[in-house]
Amino acid sequence: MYALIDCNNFYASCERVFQPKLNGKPIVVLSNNDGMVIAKSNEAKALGLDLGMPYFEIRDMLEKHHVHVFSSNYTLYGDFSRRVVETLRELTSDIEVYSIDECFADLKGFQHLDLLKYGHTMRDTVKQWTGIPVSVGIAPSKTLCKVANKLAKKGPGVVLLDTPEKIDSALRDYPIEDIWGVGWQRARLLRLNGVGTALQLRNMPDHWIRKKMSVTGLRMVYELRGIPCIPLEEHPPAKKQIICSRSFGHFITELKDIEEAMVSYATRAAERMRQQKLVTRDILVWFETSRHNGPFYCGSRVQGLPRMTNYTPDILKATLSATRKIFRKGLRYRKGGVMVLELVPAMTRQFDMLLPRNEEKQESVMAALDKVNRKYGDNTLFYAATGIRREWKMLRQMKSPHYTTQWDELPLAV
DNA sequence: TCTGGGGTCCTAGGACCC
DNA sequence: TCTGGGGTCCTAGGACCC
Repeated sequence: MYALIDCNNFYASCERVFQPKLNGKPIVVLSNNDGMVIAKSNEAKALGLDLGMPYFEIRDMLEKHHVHVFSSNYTLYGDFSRRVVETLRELTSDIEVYSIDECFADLKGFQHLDLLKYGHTMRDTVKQWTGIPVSVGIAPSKTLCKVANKLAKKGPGVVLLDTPEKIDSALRDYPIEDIWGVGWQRARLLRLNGVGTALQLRNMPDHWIRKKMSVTGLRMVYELRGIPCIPLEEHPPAKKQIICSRSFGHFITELKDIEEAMVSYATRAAERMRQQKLVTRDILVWFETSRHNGPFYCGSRVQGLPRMTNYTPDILKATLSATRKIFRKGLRYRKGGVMVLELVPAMTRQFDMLLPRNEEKQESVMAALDKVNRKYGDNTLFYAATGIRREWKMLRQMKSPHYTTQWDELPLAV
């Protein structure tokens, strides 16, 4: 059995912890630059407020109903998130931190307990220690935990789905739109095929699901049947890409202003790369005009770096070069960002370089590669220097005249 | 030059999540 | 005037090789 512990109206709850007078009052939290609503309290929801509403459209209405408005404060939310996780770790050891306001827990060591009661213990302890209200859903798979949690939020606070009867009754009236893994496209597809509830979806034939919704859809349906297919990830895998992007808050028309913005994003991306001990060979730079008025332009470019690096000056040089290539004079830009891709561990080591047409050197490098390959087995990875971005298993045939090889120093898990 | 099958790698784009 | 900021995974199709 698994549990999903999800904070209620997380950002709004964080703001309320230090201002108890806001209990029972409507609250909204705004995005960066106060662009739009990204969180709301139940009272705000009752007023018809929803995520994604642009601030400028609802400002009068917020004032009229005395809604308390906050600009987002991610430092505060991150801090509360850590406290909630620490509290949960006191209660159970197998925890996956799924997002800033959600944790999954594996309850396999707790089968002898009254799980409903245990769920209430988690809920009460988190509330008492951190001030944040949470809901708990307990079920045989993560997807069913999501269902249980949603039901818990409607009142009981904790919902346990531990028998086929309880699961069936939970799924019977559960709209497909609310299932974890069903977005609006799949919802539309399912509705068009007469599938409206989670129970109907669960009973669809495998081949139909596989054909229409790919293996991810099939996994989801198995999970609804109580067969866990999405494992608990206690140790999050290394990031594959890092994005730093923002709305500018106003229109930018000059190249030098765009360059300034891109340089600051790239600097931050490089910092995060170093924190996570990763290096990159590629960065993607893009910026775009408004989608809401006039023709839409989005310029983007993948810029290769001469070597694997997380060194800020290298990154900035490439960023500026890409920026100049995609900049178009006369447009008004509203948003942009920098993404680093193809991240690999920084301990990946430069091995050697094959020189063009130097057969002797090639042979000696290949011999060394073979040696490494034998040492780490089939899972040893190496990276080609030019043109080819992907990792692949080391093969003797890779005798290209120009490349640099690198590999992960640690043996990889099979 | 044409025929064809099988395989790998890469890219773009779609779909989803919070 | 003003509309978030992160991420992941999967598939189809093209290029290329034997």
